Amino acid sequence: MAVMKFNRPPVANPGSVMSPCAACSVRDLSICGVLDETDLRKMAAIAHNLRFSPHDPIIDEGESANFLFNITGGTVRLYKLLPDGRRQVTGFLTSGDFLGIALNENYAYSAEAVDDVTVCRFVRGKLENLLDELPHLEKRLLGLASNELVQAQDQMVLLGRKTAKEKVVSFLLALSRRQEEVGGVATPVMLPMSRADIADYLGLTTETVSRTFSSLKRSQAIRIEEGGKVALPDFEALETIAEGY
Amino acid sequence: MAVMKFNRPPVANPGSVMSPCAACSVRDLSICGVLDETDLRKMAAIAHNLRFSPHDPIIDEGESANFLFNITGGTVRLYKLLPDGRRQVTGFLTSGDFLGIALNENYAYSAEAVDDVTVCRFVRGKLENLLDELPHLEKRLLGLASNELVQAQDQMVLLGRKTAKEKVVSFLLALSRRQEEVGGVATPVMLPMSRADIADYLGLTTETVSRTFSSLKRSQAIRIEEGGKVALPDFEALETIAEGY
DNA sequence: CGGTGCATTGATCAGAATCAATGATCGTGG
DNA sequence: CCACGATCATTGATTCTGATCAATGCACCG
Repeated sequence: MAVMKFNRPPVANPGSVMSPCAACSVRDLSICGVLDETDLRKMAAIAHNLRFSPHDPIIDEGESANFLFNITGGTVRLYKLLPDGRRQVTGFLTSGDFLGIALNENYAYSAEAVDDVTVCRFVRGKLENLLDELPHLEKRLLGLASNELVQAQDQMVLLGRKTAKEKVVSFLLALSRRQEEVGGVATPVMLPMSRADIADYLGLTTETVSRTFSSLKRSQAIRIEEGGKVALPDFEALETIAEGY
Repeated sequence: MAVMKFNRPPVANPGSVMSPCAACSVRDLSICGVLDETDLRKMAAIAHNLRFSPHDPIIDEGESANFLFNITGGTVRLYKLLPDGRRQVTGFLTSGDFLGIALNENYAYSAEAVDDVTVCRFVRGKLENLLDELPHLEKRLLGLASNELVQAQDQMVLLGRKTAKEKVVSFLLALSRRQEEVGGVATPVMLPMSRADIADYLGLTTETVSRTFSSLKRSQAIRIEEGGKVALPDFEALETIAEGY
């Protein structure tokens, strides 16, 4: 699995001075994809590998934003809370995603491990210095930010204007696309997060998410497989539902 | 007003070779704020000033993203449509805002003039070339993107988890803050956009927005002044409503 | 003065939330 | 190894917020 590959030392070349990142399985997905061996070593020099267990906090909204992260394995949930406890999950990050673009002086949201998570952690100031040295990297970051903004727009459409059914189907399709992007299959889709996480991501309640899954099963738009994986038998049909034709 | 100042030639120094941007009243608000006179001239060389009338399209979702814009006056609405016509307004841009960070090859959303709008338009390729030359500018853009992402997160909380009342009050407070940022007063707040625009921004209907305004008036949380401006008599109280304590 | 577009208000409806119970899954310890 | 408890998911009954349908009001402009 990705995590193991990432942590594996470069055994094929034991005496070499290769950067540990050279063996990183998610490198091409991550911001590191644009770096050559020289730059990778600079990056590696300021990176620390960490693991988190399910439900561990990774960053806390409002705290001084001292660290940035590259997710190398597992799933992370980002969320914000209202004072009375209402929660909005603003996104899920997986292998290759970068955590920490959206920040000012302090973190704008909290992040927790959904399952077993591995990350590369960077001290903010050090990464910023490196950015000055590596314009490639800065461009890549800008591109990432741009992509995230596009995704954020889509999520606004979902939250503001879609029905429960459209929301759930859109979510499943997005997961499927992401799974393909990181080199996996389009179906079945893995759901490492709970119904409550999904609900808080889609602006629904757990009950409504559950009912919607059941209804989609009944109409055979989806099938539940062992391990809670969700099979998507007809992408065309699902796209139609998701966009509300 | 901002628009006039912006279009005014540098009369104080008629024979000078100053960049027209030097007289731009929104320069410090915009991405140009980080540029010195030399760089400003380079920027000016690739900029075109344009005006748009209410309801004019500025960009269309899906079209090739050939231009980027700096808003120098007026208000712009950004939105996405679902196939059946449901609309989500994803943001309003005003003086100093930059239009075009969130794009891939094509525009991710449409933009229209709400009232009379003036912009600086850049050909994308030319601006990108300039970015390579001016690392300041690229950093600034990254900072902007970062801010926009933070705002997008807030909007997700609003859309996914706030009540109609909380949404409307949050919106009024955000407008008030923005008005202050660009050098105006915190109250009263101007509302150049229609109830339908507000509704589509907040994930509500015009009727609900209207009713919510009425209810806020009745409880004296807001006051309507001539010209449709909205006075906010007690920020503390409104903040409390907006965050749902 | 009349018409057009936008805002407000009212009556009713519906989709999702809430309240409540039951069922499934999993880890733990007897 | 099974039983128990805990956590999470599902399903059902009911409520409620905001949507929809419908009418009226208001302001601006020709």
